[in-house]
Amino acid sequence: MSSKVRTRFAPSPTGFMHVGNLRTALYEYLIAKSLGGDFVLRIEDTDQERKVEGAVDIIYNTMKLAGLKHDEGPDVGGEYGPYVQSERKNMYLPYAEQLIENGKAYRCFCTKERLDGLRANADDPGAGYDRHCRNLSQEEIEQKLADNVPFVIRQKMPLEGSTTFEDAVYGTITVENSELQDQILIKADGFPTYNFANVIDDHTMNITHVVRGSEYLSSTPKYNLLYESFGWKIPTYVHLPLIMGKNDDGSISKLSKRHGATSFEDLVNAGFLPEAIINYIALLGWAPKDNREMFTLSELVENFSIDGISKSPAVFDYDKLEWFNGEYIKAMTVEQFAQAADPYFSKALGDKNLDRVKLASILQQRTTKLTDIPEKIAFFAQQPDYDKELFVNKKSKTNLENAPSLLKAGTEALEALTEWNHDSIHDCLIELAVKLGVKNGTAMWPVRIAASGMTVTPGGAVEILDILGREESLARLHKGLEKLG
RNA sequence: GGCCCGGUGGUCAAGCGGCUAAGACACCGCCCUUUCACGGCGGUAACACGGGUUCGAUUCCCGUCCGGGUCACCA
Repeated sequence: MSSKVRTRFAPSPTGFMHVGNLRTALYEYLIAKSLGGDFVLRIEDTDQERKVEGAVDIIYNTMKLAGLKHDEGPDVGGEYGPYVQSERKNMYLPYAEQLIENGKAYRCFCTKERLDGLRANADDPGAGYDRHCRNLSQEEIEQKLADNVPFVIRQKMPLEGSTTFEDAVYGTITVENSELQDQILIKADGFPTYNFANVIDDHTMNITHVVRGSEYLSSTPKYNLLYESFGWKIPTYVHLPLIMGKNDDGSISKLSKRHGATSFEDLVNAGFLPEAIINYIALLGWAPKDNREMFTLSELVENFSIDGISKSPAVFDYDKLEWFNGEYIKAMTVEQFAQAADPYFSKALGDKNLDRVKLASILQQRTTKLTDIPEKIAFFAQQPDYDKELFVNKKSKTNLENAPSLLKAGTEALEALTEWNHDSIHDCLIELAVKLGVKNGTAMWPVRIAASGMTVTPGGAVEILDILGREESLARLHKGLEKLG
């Protein structure tokens, strides 16, 4: 019972879900599930000044869309609740006070101004708090308390020695204790800092694997000192390499807004499918034993293992994400694709009534992002004004001399059709090519150009004519004839 | 700046003392083809550098360089 693996995703409600966070959540989920454990969602809202309205809903929504179902959390409950830190507020102070009694922490009455001044006057950019209140006499402390001087509670770091810990991906890491700041545990407003709340919550929620970004690597000793002060078992640490973005000048830095869409929502709005996003980010920093790349979430659970996690930072590659997206789109049934694409069809077509399943069938194989759809099919709704030079195509052996007669023959043949469907149109144009003694492409090119007004179209002449319908098609062909004189 | 971590093609990434150093994306070429795509085939391209250790280093150790992270009453 007590050996059951438990991981937790502990986001702050900031209003959006950065892909780095999402990947952390994914790995936490995968570690828990691949080991038969539980995945917990905890909301870290200890910063009262940064609260964002509706931010928690975005978290729920993202997790749901991504398929990361948590076993415990604010919305589903669980035996370790509450799962929102602000609701746990009064749990933390007693622990901090216990630390004070044990000489592992102390009250600090320094003002924000004094601290700022300290930083401003130091020539060492890494200079921290000067531990001014660390050795206050009992009288001084009581006097200030009596005077109601606001205070924070700081952790009393050892001045000598070093702290070593084991990370499941980075191995053994040692940090000199002298590098450690007397970090704040409880803020003046009574709320715990992230670092303190984390330790208390992870322990009281029985979290066995602490999974987080590698930016926490160097502060982990502080956490461990806290665990040791309480006599608690230190969890297994799994630090993840950061996700980077490529800057315009070629340099890289932590993935952020300027690199493009970086939140899950942005990505979805940019036309990426949740499954593709998950699949891609799973592989950003982790590799399976074999060469496999396509994984559903449950397949990831089956194949995931911590030793496949890499140590070096990975650059987020939109091209590769797009490739994954295209693969997922191609793997859909036409009906599924038609449904996913429907909003984009509407955007391009308005109230123009065309067979959307047929549209979907010509689009599916050539779509990598749903958002690319509208511009590809806009010509169905309204034919663009095109130049007659489009009728010239070397490969199809068409030019301004033969195009008029070719198009005329095609138009007449199509007009004679009694049935208007894919097969009849197809047979009609193929027969025409045979009759004229030209390549299929030569007969088709002028027809497709006249029907679409574009050199590049999804689908060929036959599909376009079929979808456009007899009346509209013939009208467009005649217009093409006029254009050619 | 101190400390921590990292360094295999443009990107992701196998490799864990002996290999012609995988694979994928991107890129280029060819084929297929009624355009574009899809698909198929092929190609260009990498162990940051310098010392060790070893019969032998991409792999182990040290240094250099480069990159990233971290030093908040933010998480």
